[in-house]
Amino acid sequence: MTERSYLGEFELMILLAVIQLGEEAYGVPISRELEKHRGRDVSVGSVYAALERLESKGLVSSSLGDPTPERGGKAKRYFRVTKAGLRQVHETRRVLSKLWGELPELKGERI
Amino acid sequence: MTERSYLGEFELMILLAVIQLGEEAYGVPISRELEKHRGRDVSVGSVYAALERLESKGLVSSSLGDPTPERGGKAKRYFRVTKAGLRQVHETRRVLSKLWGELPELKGERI
DNA sequence: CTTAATTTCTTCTCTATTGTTGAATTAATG
DNA sequence: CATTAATTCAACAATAGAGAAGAAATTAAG
Repeated sequence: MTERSYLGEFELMILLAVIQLGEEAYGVPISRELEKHRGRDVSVGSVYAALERLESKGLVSSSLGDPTPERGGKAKRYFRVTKAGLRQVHETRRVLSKLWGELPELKGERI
Repeated sequence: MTERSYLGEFELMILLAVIQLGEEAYGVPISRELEKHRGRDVSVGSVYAALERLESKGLVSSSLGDPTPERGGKAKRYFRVTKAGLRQVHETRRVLSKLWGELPELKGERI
């Protein structure tokens, strides 16, 4: 299949969540962040699956952190957005902006 | 699958194209409109498939027009966005707006 | 005329990618 | 060893996409 020129909504949300969380961007907080925005449960499994895909497409990278000194403190896998990922975010914004901007019915509202 | 609270990118683009095209919203112009925004080919097949999904979700409705007196003037199937569809578009915009608005790195840029 | 080619538009079929859930696994601490 | 925080896995459902086939109308050839 041809390469997409934009991000799907779910992947876009994940990229934005990773950017926003900065140093604390790992699986669990990322899915919490998504839940906050979507107003319903987001299973961690789906988040990890999407992160895998994003990593294989070079839009995020990951590294294992040290275990934290708390019970159940398994090492976390931290994610960060790559340059290519950031480019994609901007490109997606550009496309959506253009689409919305051209709609007479919706003019005046700014995203 | 659980009902999504947002639109996929492709379906969103189609809804916006349908709104924009108004009285001329049928398969072929819709896919042309998408091509314009995405800058590459969009197969009509995928557009119809998405329109089917949108209709079964009640976000668009369709009706058969009369054949036009021109070569190949087969009856067209016109689409229009339903109230629910319009609600979805607004909801999607709201969510994306919120996501982008909260990003420090991207502030200052307006979509 | 009537049959074939052409045009426009819709439908079908098949494949790939994305999204989801729920359970299983791993690795740490008490 | 029980508990907890985290990640990974496996199976599946929905969405996205390409391309070929089908249908209905007009135009043109004989």
